[in-house]
Amino acid sequence: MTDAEPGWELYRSFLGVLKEGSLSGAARSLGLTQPTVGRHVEALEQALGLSLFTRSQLGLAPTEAARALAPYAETLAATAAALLRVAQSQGDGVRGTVRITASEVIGVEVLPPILAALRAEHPGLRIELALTNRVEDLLKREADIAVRMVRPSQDVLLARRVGTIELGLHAHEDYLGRHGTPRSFAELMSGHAIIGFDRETAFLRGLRKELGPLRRDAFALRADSDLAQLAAIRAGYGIGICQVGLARRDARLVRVLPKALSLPLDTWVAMHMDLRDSPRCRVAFEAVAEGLGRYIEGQAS
Amino acid sequence: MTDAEPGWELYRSFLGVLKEGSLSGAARSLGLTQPTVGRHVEALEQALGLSLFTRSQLGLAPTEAARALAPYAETLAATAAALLRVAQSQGDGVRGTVRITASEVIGVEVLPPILAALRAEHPGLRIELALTNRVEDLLKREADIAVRMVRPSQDVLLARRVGTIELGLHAHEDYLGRHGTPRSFAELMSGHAIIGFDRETAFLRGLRKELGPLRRDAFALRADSDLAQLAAIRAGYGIGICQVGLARRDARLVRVLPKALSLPLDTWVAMHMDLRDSPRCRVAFEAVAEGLGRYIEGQAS
DNA sequence: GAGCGGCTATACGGTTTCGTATGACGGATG
DNA sequence: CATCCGTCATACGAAACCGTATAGCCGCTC
Repeated sequence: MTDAEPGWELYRSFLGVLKEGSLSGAARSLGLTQPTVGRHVEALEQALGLSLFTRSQLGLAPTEAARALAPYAETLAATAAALLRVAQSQGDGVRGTVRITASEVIGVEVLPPILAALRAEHPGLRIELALTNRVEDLLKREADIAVRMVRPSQDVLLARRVGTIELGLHAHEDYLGRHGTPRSFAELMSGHAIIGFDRETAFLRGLRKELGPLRRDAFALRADSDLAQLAAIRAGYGIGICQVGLARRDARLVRVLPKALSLPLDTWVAMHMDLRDSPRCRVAFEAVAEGLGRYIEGQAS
Repeated sequence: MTDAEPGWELYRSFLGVLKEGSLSGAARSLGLTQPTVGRHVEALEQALGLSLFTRSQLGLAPTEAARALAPYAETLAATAAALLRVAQSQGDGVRGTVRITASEVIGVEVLPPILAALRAEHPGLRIELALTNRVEDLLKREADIAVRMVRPSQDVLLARRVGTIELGLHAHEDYLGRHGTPRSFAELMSGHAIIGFDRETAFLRGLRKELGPLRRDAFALRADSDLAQLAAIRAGYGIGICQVGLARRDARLVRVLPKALSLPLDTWVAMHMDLRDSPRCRVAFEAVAEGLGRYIEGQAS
């Protein structure tokens, strides 16, 4: 076990290997070469006195120790990226990059016009969209601004409630024309093509009671992607769950059994307190919050 | 503005210069040489497209941009240090380094026997004590365990209330023998040597009402160090504020005007949730919490 | 089973980076 | 005013680092 602190560069290679699963892959993504990355990992292992990967011809598998260190290395990467964003935004005016995280549906269906207007007003602004249902950690600086469906509990976060997004069952009128409109939950469950999820996520587990009999084996189309589910509804595949506000935009999409299934989701926009005085983040926060507010108002009408 | 992401190594040098105020000083603390650190700073400035320091013969002064980037660089350093602690603790049993932050008084007067017993039970354990009144950020991994006088509000923190530490006015019996024991606040304020703070900290501002007329210009000895104040009380310099439990240990220390001034401070031990499953942190957390609990019980008797 | 594409490991030459040595400059001290 | 100690800047040789090239191994495919 060498006492010398390993160079911080080594963590980049470590993280690359962790993500890619091979020295060669990491080298490609890092813009290095395979021998270099191999040397880095070797040096890191020696500096830490640990075995980080089990070598094999088809790649490197992380050891338990490597998995324990992974979150810290990820924090390093996220912090370095955040530092770069701050550096780019130095200077007068609203400029630099803002990294926004949101769900796929919000990011694809709702945010684009909001961000387009924002960008038009501030040409110096660049947006990074991280679309994932995984809650990226604002504390870890994985994003500057987050759109969330749960109330942010960290009090170092600046959070604003923008309203309630309602989820409901919808179908295309073509589908309903062919198969009829179910008038009860029982009708829905028998003889209708239900669009639902594939794997059960933590979010869905929380809604298990509300969803009732809408379990995995009842679905005629299973897709984890909310976007795919939405597209299936629009294509007339069957009946599925989507945001009421989105369905309203297409007159041919009809809400089904509104009283039987209604999932109101409180929606929040959050930002780290430290970014309060950052022009780029303040402006983006306001734009996103206001834009989402308008979207939600439109849904209610 | 070069687009290439700067090497993470550069941030170490950047941080070193920021802390030391000069290339030479940073080089000394980093185990490098002055030209190397200079090159690093230069490279970082070019990569970021920013001017980070204003050069002069007596050192480098950080620019506004550098100050904006500083907290991120500090997070990088704290995370790298935390990663090393985790790496060292890999393997079976309770081993590795635990970094504990506490106030100076707690760290000097209360923690040592607790930590000694802990260490005796777990020889593989090493302790890092960060004694500061500044609340080191557990979220930023600046420490593994924190002893605090305020309720931790972050819900990613595992916090346990260990009781209430009481602060009161105390003096050495020698002093009281010479100057008499004040029987009222008015007597205390006129003709007594009061030991107090020098600069007003955020903590003290919060206590302004409780402290009443105990303002800066009323003090016959001003010291920001709580340890120095305690030492002055013990030396018979005058009357000052210290923990009741500490004064109890020395029979010659007498509490003064207990009804006029009593500051009960809720005391907490906190740890990041992620460290819950870390043997070294679990053990240290329990030991510190239990040890502080015993100390507080003794104070109450 | 031969061939192909993926991976790791190793050897070698070039480039980058580092450290040493030195010069120049400014403030504090006598 | 001269001296000394601190700082940064620059030049040069050495050491460390990286990339290229190659060998070896495995799994998949035709």
